[in-house]
Amino acid sequence: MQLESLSIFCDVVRRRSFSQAAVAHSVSQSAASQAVRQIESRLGAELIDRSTRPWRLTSEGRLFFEGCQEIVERYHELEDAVQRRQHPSGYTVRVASIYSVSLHFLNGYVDRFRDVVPGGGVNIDYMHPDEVCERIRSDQADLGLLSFASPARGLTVVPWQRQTMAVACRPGHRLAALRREQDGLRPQDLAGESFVTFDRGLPVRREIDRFLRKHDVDVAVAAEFDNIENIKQAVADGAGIAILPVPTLRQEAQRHALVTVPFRMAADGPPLVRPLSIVHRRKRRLNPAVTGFIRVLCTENGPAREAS
Amino acid sequence: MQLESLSIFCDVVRRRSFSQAAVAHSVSQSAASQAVRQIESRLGAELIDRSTRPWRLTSEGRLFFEGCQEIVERYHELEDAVQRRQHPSGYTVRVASIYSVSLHFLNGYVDRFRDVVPGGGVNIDYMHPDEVCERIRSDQADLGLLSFASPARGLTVVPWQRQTMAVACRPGHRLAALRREQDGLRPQDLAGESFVTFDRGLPVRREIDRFLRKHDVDVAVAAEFDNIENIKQAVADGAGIAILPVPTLRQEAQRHALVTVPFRMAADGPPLVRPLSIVHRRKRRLNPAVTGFIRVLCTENGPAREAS
DNA sequence: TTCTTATATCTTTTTTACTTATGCAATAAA
DNA sequence: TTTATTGCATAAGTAAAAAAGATATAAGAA
Repeated sequence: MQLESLSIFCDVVRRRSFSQAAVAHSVSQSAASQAVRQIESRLGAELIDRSTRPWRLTSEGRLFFEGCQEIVERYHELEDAVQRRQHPSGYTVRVASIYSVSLHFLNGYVDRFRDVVPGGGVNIDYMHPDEVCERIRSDQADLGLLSFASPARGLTVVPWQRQTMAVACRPGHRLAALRREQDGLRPQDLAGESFVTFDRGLPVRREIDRFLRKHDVDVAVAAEFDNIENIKQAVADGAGIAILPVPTLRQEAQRHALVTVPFRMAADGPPLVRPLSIVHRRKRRLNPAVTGFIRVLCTENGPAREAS
Repeated sequence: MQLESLSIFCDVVRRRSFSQAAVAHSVSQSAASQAVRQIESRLGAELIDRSTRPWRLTSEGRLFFEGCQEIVERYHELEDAVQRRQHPSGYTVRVASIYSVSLHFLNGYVDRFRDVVPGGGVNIDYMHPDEVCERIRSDQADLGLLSFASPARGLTVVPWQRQTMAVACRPGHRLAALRREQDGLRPQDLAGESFVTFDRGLPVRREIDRFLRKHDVDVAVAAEFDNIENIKQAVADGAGIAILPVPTLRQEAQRHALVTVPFRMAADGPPLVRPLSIVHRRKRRLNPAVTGFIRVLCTENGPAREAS
């Protein structure tokens, strides 16, 4: 019998819903249904009477639920106890991040984490996206921060933030004026502009190209880089304009090195966003400190957090 | 995390042996080794230090073992509690058996079972081997009694008895005289005899044929049947001799309808035996009464029990 | 040394679990 | 009534995991 199935059953009972429990365990509704069915078949007893709407626990179901809850809880406590024995003096969460998630952006989270998890520490290393995955896989890092993460073998992907993207240009640029207009600029305004963008092959590049194509906009690609810093530098040097995630432009916008011009929030298709995700090893007990850090990261009122 | 894996881990610790724990859980040694490794990998902690001989529990291992034991035990109690709630007034074990496991043979077990499990009952139905499997699969029976059971999809096979086989012939037959000789008869003594045997395709027939071939003995097959009763009748009617499990000849031997002539217990190869097995549905919680009956069946001093 | 016992590891096969798509029944709305 | 909608079940296909079987290795016994 799978402990995860027992946990799902408990959640189904608590929430009075298969679908909600499925979401909570990040599996499909079908999987939740099958998990409970499997328990019932193994037990040879009906736990949930589905013949009535809404369904009800049978008396066996109630009995089993009570016991299950405690067993699942005890097991998690046991795992935590083993973790604590391994790292008696607290634990430093090893985070591997892509370059463009700025340290400043994370500092607020780190501070809050230190408040929440006593004895916890965070160590952040910046590197290439591929290396982030590699570090997670090889257990050299506990957590990875990635953009456009695709569900990869052995990795769990937790959606984290959706950074809206905007046009970046030099202060003197003709598009800079559009910043004042309350509606922001339309994709069509970019037509024919000299454009600095990401390397072909990067997911973010594909996303930008798809966006431009959808709005029938042609730009003149002047330069391609594999990281945001180089693109910003090129734009500041007058090589053209770029489309970049807003939070990554904060510093340059503050010292007026670059101007951020948002797109108009219109009904003409979804806005351009860069999804950031937290990834960690799958099927693996996470250190309590690590889960703590994830919880802090996913808490709503983080710094510069944008609603999805 | 699989509860069965936790249980295996506990058993490994208790028995201080992967192999023995594997046998106890009727899985391969490899599976036991992998189960423990899997726990360790999910936990991210080494539970067993294998660098020393004999291996030792790590301190995390000891902690985890203590907790695991209790969790596994609690879960089993919980399952039992659900079972008891379903069948508050005891339970009748439904046994599906092949014809040749005589009722007389089972009665002793049934009586002992009633002593051991209060409120327990046993219901035995006799049928064709294929139907035994079918009844188990379709949950019309809790236990099946089979000979030459092969590991089949969805069924667990528990070895039960090994019935030695002997030659059966009419009292006047020339081989009947050999019964007096203390050594019993040799396979070669059967050469050229008129032989009544099982249908081709039955495992027991293949076993007998292999035995005769190994000893270079040719017999003249006079008749073939798909069940023991017909064979005994044919032998009694003078159709020839047969090789049958000794316990199935008890009645006929008592009233001198047939004579049982054992093979000599020699070093020329293993004796001919008919393995009887208990089968039940796999991956399924067995009713406490059912496990009780299995325990009784497998208790050493059963009636007419032969050592393996 | 050579056996035997005990565990690990590699490979192949079997089993399992999950997802997507669809179906179906009960409620809610038109 | 008919028509949506919601909530769960079921089927089929697929990907991942587990198990067995075979082989390797290591330690202790004969």
